[in-house]
Amino acid sequence: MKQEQTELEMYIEKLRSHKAKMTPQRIEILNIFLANKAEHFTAEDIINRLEDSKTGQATVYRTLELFCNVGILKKVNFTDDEFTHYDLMDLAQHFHHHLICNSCHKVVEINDDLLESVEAIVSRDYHFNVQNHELILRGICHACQEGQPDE
Amino acid sequence: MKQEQTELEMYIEKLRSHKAKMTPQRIEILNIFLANKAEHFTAEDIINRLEDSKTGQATVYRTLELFCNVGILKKVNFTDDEFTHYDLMDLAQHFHHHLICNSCHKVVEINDDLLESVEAIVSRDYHFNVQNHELILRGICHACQEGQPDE
DNA sequence: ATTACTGCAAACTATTTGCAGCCTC
DNA sequence: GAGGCTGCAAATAGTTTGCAGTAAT
Repeated sequence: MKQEQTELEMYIEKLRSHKAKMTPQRIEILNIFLANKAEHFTAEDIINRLEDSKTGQATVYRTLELFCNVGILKKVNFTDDEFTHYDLMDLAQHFHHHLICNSCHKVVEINDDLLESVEAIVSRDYHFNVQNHELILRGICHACQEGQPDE
Repeated sequence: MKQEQTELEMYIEKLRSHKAKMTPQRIEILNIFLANKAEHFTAEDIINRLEDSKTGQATVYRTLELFCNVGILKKVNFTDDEFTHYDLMDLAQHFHHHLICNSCHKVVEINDDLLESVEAIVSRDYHFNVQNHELILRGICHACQEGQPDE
């Protein structure tokens, strides 16, 4: 009587609830994101990591699109490059925020819910009912401030 | 002895300080943004508005890129569509935030500096020196809550 | 006069799509 | 067994680029 469920299974369940079929290609791509939660892959990144498999690039694009619709991934735009990046959604919590260093360009994720007070203000002053938020803070990270740009 | 300066002149000065030449095409594009401050045009929007002039589309793209480098425009990504949008930077103040309605898709700008406390927390807990920020809040606007989707 | 800017059209490139066959359910 | 999914290759479309002529300083 196991209550437990691997993370992979949780995401698969989410896919099933959207009537999506489970194929080896989809599992493979999902696993790449699960094994690299701090990364923000592009479609091309995924294609490169699948070099050994026979998965076609059209499938990668279609899968990423599917995962976004289902709520497994989220498109993020770090407007510095021209590519669409994908960020794994944590099924349990609010979308996280990003700190981007203008010096070493490292992207750090933070999960604190920093915006509760902001949402309260917007709700009060603009009568806007907030459902989700995206926050990007750009600046200089600790390492770069100390003159030790990330190796 | 006029101290005053039109907004257009202020932006032109900014261009001059970057050694950019002032051409009719650049003034024309700048004026479109100045006359529609609440809009977030795409390159194509601008090209359409220049239909009557002979300005080529390559010039539009090159001009938008220049304006971004100079700090007159800022690329914004409302990840719902595949286009790059450009937002006029207010030369005086911090970059503003966006409220996007998930129902009528209207984009509202707000200028309140809502993030001072957030920046303080990030600075303290992550030793991250914030230089700029981008915040997008998605939800339901007042009109849609009342069942009166935009006009 | 010098040098940057423009317009045209061709080139690029990330992403999408049509279709025949395959695989999951 | 049926319908969604895949792979291939061709198509699409937003953006970039080369170049010769033009215009701003």
